[in-house]
Amino acid sequence: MTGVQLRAGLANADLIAVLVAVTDNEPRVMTLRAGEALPSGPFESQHRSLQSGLRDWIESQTSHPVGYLEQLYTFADRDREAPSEAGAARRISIGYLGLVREQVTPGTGQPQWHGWYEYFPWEDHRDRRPAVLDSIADRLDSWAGADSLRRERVDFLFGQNGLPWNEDLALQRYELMYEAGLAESPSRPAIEGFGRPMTGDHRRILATGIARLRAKIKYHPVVFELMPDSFTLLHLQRTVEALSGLRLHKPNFRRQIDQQELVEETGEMSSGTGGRPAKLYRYRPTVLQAQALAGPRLPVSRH
Amino acid sequence: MTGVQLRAGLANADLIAVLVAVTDNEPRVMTLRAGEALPSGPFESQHRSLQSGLRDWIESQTSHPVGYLEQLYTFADRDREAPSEAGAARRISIGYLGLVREQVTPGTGQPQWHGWYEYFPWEDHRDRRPAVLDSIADRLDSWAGADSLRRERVDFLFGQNGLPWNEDLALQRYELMYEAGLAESPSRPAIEGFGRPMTGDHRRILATGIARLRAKIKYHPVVFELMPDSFTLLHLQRTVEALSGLRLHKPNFRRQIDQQELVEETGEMSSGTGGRPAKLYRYRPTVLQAQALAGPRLPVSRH
DNA sequence: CTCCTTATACTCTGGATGAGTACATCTGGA
DNA sequence: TCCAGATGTACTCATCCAGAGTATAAGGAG
Repeated sequence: MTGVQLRAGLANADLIAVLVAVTDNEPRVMTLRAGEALPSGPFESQHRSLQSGLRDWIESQTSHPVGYLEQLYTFADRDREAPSEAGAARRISIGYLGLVREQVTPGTGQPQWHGWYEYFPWEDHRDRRPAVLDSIADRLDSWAGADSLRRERVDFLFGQNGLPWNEDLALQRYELMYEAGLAESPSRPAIEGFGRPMTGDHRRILATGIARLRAKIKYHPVVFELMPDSFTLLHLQRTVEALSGLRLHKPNFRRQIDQQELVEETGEMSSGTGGRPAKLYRYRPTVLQAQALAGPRLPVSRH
Repeated sequence: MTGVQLRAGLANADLIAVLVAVTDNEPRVMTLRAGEALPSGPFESQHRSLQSGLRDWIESQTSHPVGYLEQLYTFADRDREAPSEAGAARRISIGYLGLVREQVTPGTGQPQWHGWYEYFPWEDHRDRRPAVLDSIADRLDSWAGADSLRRERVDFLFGQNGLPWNEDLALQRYELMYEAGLAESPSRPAIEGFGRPMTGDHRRILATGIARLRAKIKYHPVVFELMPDSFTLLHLQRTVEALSGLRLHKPNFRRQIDQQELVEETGEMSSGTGGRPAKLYRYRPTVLQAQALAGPRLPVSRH
């Protein structure tokens, strides 16, 4: 790094966005090329920060303001694309995760929204344990063979052998599947039934976004960036469930929302889709809440 | 992003590392140029991934294996450096956080280790609330003026007005200070007493690393990457305290470590620096532990 | 009017956490 | 020799919160 060990290189960099919205209780991601690619492109050089440039661009595309935008990861591995001629520059992509408010599913506009469970069908545990998990487990089983380390990893990541399912491990699950040859790669075609493939490493980038968002909603009130101005508590719950791929315990969910004082009643009632009309709520943002909600997990000595 | 809205640009990219070790209960970071800069340099283009290239480089520099290495953030804002001539390429730096085992403080070798609280003296709350906080609070107070939003932010970030101190907010604190003109910038000199300055935005990058590490040790057993092979529980506690800048409650700290079954006795005892000799422990890594230790905070409905 | 669905308010229980106390075992100096 | 000081280690106790379950209210459809 002192200029001796590392050789200088000029890198080609671009931005790549995982844009998420939740419509009809389904988490969706913005795609191009018939769902094959995430939106991406080279730098916008006018803006001061990448973030603000990206924000502008998204707003022009979706006609909704971006509620939340965060940097995900910078992808720069050598084997991201199909092998190119020697001497080609390493391709760098700076990935961003963005949240936009609920959208009416557009007709045939260029940017299309696809349900993210099309790409990761094994991640949706809302109704039941997905059936795909059995065939995945089969394949991973033979991949692991007698290697106990591999078996342990599989059991842990996919909730086998009595271990619990952990929704946050979406990225690590995908990476394991990739390693085991169950996902498309420059040298491998996609396998039927194991989720819709994408170009290059876009599916990995999407998995990164999903995992990040699933982890995030536990500490930060970012879900509200996906909600309309007013909503019922069940609607909010369904949105969280959509993202996490899990079912939640209704009374406890309400209690939590209540305790955290994140929302307030608008005074109006929902027109009611089935049963008793529900109160409508709105988000009550605070400077404090915007940042930290996680309880301290260190045994801190107060005083 | 479709090539229309965004203009192509060729970016100059390099790596920048926040390398942390804890020696003598003091968290230290590797620096160059007499503590003025973090180690950084252009890409190593031989390796498959950035990570592995960086890992090799660090090991050659510190002669210790890197226990843990994670991507921090990609810094690409326009005003990172002193204003350069128009048309200059935007500078991209991919920041990494790395942990290396305890080091004997080297003599006058090129890479020097500096205690990170030299740069952020207000972050060390182990002995007492640092005195600098008062002068910082003064300055921020006049910066906030009558703006209640600003006041709220200051109170929240710096634990004023009865609000608790939150050690995880190190980055946000620095950013607020920067915004308020209390930290060096291309157009501003450093202020005496408010921490040792660094080149460019290196101090911000260091703050990013500190914040990330402080958050991380709560969920992941990464502290052990900073420990020698065998250690006493108090030594472990002191290390966590050094990183978090807080004092912990001894009995509860031990209980936690115990319950999580992260360590096992070596059978040996410490030679004892003061009182009764302590049992020595070693880290007991497991595939499972390596990843998730956080309790689920969503009200998940089991079954 | 009855059933079904959704909304909303409780209760109960166990475990984790914050906090404090008691006692053991070493070193070093009066 | 014995005490003071420091550290190590094992408890107890109270509180809070999260998981789980139950009960009741209020709408619509037939």
